[in-house]
Amino acid sequence: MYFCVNKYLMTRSEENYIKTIFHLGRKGTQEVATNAIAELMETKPSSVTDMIKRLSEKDLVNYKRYQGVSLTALGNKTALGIIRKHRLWEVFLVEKLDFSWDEVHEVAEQLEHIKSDKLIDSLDRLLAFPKFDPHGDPIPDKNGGFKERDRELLSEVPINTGGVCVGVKDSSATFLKFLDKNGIALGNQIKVMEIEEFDGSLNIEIDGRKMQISHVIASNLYIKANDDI
Amino acid sequence: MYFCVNKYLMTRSEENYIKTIFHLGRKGTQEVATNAIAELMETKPSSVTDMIKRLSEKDLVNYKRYQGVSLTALGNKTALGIIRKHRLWEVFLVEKLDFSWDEVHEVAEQLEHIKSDKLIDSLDRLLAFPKFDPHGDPIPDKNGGFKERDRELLSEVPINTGGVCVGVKDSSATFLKFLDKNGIALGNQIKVMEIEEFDGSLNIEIDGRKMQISHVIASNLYIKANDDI
DNA sequence: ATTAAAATTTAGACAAATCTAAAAATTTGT
DNA sequence: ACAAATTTTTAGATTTGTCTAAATTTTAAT
Repeated sequence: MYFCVNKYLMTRSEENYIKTIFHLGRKGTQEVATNAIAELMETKPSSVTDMIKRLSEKDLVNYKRYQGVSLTALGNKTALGIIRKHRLWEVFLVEKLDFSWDEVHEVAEQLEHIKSDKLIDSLDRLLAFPKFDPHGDPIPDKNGGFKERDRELLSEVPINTGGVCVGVKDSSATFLKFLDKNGIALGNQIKVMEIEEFDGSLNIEIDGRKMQISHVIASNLYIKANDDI
Repeated sequence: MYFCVNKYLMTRSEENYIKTIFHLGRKGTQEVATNAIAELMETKPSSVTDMIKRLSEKDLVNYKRYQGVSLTALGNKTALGIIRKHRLWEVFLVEKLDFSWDEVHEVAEQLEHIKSDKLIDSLDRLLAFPKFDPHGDPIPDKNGGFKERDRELLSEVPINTGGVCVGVKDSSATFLKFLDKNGIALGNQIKVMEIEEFDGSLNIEIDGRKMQISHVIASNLYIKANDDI
């Protein structure tokens, strides 16, 4: 354990590994597998092992050979810092530079590594302290705190349920462009009218307009149920 | 000569060398010395030689052993692209995020390496296509074109000459903070009242206020002479 | 409980970017 | 013009992050 493990001393590559381990750790709560990291980062398992050892030296991850890896408290805090930056930059790109939501990821992947506390806190202020990014994901605050929004996958709600579209699960450019093409955006009112038994596709009403979407689409859209008592 | 030397394939380090060679090449018009590059980049001459060879391979610089180095047309264009990004980000930091002019450089050094044409062109638009950065240096346009502003060092103008302060030669944080402390900023009206023969210090009138500045200060301030006919 | 399959790690190599120390070329001083 | 000083380059080593191929450990199957 180093005396002063400073986020300003982390390399871009180390930050990317920490971020990936964070995201994989969210899903299953247990240890993250070497292969899973390699696959997501499009690298080789042997490279992952090498890096994990280095991160372990810096007390950013817990690691026992063959047993997978998990973030330490320090690693978790670091990850949240990177995610905060990534998502704030995404908001900036959409709100201030008129990027569409399918264009932001690539650039934010670069911007998230810029090191300056003053920069990111000023950006936060410029954007009026947004709580969610353009895909509906929560933005951690300065101290890494964030609350997962109360939301459900559209594919999981019963017939006749309505709500506001608040996020996407898959935020790939392909999916986001599909949503644009079909006039689906965050903020839309969506109501499930019917669920087709054969293939699980849904008839929905979206901002008054009727349309049919596949089960795959529905299982990648989050809605927040209306508070109709 | 490669078929497709793309700026998106340049490493951060390569970009920094190109930028340094550009800046050094401005002063004297002849070839840039290995040692000069090493000194400015705080690296060793042997490292510079190594990198110059790589840049030469990529047709970014002209290089003959022991003869110094100069940018090719491609290298020049590349340098202007990086400088454009650096200066636009500086304007952004000052105008939108309330950075002071002595704080921008360090962060802009990082931001200048972000690769996205759409990003930089949108930023340009957001800032209303500024022509000069916060230190008064010109911002190249999309195609690398820029015009050096008509200006003179305050230390070079005769007594009774007046003009607007339009830039600084030394843009180190130390100097910029000194200017802040003494209420000197771009846009101020400055008139040379008297030049002390003994040490070259100047009595000036700045926005109506009288003050004395050393020759060193005067030789780092640019003014644009008033068009008084 | 063994064995086969899958996952993970080790060993050794490589490219980028840097360094030190030594050699080579150029410039300068007299 | 020639020796001395300076500048530049080469040679060889180092660090980071990656790779391939082989070895090891864990997991799964019969």
